[in-house]
Amino acid sequence: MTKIVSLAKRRGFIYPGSEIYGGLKGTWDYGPLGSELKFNIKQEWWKTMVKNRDDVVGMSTSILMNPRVWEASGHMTGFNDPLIECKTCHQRFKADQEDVIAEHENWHKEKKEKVDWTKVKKFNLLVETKIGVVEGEKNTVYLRGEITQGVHVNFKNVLSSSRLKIPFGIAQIGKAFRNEITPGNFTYRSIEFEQMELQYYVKPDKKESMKQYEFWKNLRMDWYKSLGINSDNLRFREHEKSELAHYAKEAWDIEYKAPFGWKECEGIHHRGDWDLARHQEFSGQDMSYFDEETGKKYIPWVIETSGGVDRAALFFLIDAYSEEDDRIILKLNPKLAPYKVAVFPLLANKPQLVKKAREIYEMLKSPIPQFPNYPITVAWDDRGNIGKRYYSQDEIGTPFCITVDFESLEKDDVTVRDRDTMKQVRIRVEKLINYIKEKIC
RNA sequence: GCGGGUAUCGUAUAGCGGCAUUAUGUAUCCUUCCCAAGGAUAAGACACGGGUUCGAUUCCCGUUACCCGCUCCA
Repeated sequence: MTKIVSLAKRRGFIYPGSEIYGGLKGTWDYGPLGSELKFNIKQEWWKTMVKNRDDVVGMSTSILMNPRVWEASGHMTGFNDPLIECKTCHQRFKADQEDVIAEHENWHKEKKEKVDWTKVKKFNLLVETKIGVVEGEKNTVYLRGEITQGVHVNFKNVLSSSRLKIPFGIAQIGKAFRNEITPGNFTYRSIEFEQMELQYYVKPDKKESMKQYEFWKNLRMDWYKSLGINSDNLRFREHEKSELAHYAKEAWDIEYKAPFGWKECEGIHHRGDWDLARHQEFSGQDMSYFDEETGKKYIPWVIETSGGVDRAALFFLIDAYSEEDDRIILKLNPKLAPYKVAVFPLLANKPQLVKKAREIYEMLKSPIPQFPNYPITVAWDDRGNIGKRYYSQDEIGTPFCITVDFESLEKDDVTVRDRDTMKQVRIRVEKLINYIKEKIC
């Protein structure tokens, strides 16, 4: 883990937040390569979940929302009161309800168990801020603790501005904030983090909803595997009934085997009608769906897939990290790699090599419609010797290195060196774009 | 939230109550016909704030951040 943190900073993936001022707990900044990695992850997610589907649309909603949203969602109630917690059975009680607490103590004493309480704490994990310009007249609002609610409150807007019919989904990627009690494990748990979520609305029917639930659960697992995470390092874990969140009927986590243990990277939740029903109750607005087939109105149920972008980035990095002899290699899937290719002249002091290499660099960097996400990211390097440059690109996960040598000048070709096998093939320049395209798509 | 630990160039490290090591990386140049070759030059650090002291990167206190346990985690 230390090696990952050190590499992340040395090569420009992830830096500590506000470092020159001594940092800020639980915040991290993504550097040139880290921001590319994150962007690629989000792009792959969006492709899989939105662009490739007819039944899912995207949204981008506000971080700041009317505070009543959080009352409806259940994030406020129960968490603003001073609470104490029983260390033996982890139940929480309102600190001012002395009779209930005494009763609980007796219950343990009868079982001859020890009774111990935590200090009185306020458990509000929402991050507070204030809006308004006049001091003393500012309103407290909360940075969203989950991005889900932005979608649910717009359920009717999406219905009336699109032609979607149930079942359909709304996807969103965005920042969320939580006053975590214990941030830690590098970027794994942060105060500020990015989520990528799908809310999939289905008929309020047990059989139908469970069918959808299984579908999305498996699709999400496949997504991580298809982008190169080793299957041995992934597993499903079902939540115990006692740990189910207030909104959930059923919940499974996709977990990754990190150096610090099996950790959640994505949750798939059956939210039932919790969100829409609560928003209907709290807002007084009709949140139901009119089903034209049956002529009936109902509040749909929701299947949610909720993943962390930062967690995905961290786990992709950890899983890709490998050492072979003196080489450090990030075996990132080419779709996620910050740079897709690097271009070198074999020798930096031979102008004709540099010139040709530069031409190929410019060619690959220019907008080429054959590339799926054009223009692609291309690195240039003419420092030191060729071996150093290969090693340097291995360390940041660049899948292909293109070298222009003296033969290239005569035959109009280049060598393409594969990151994982270190093998080289000679490719004619006219065929280079198609060759690269096949490898990185 | 509790306990323990750590903090020196970008990274990894040495060290001392009195000019702060080494390697690597970076920049510029020379050299080099494919896997961290070699040479030259340059820039670059004692986390922050107090205290003790003639003098503190070093000793003490506090803060901050990170790491390891426990705890917590919608």
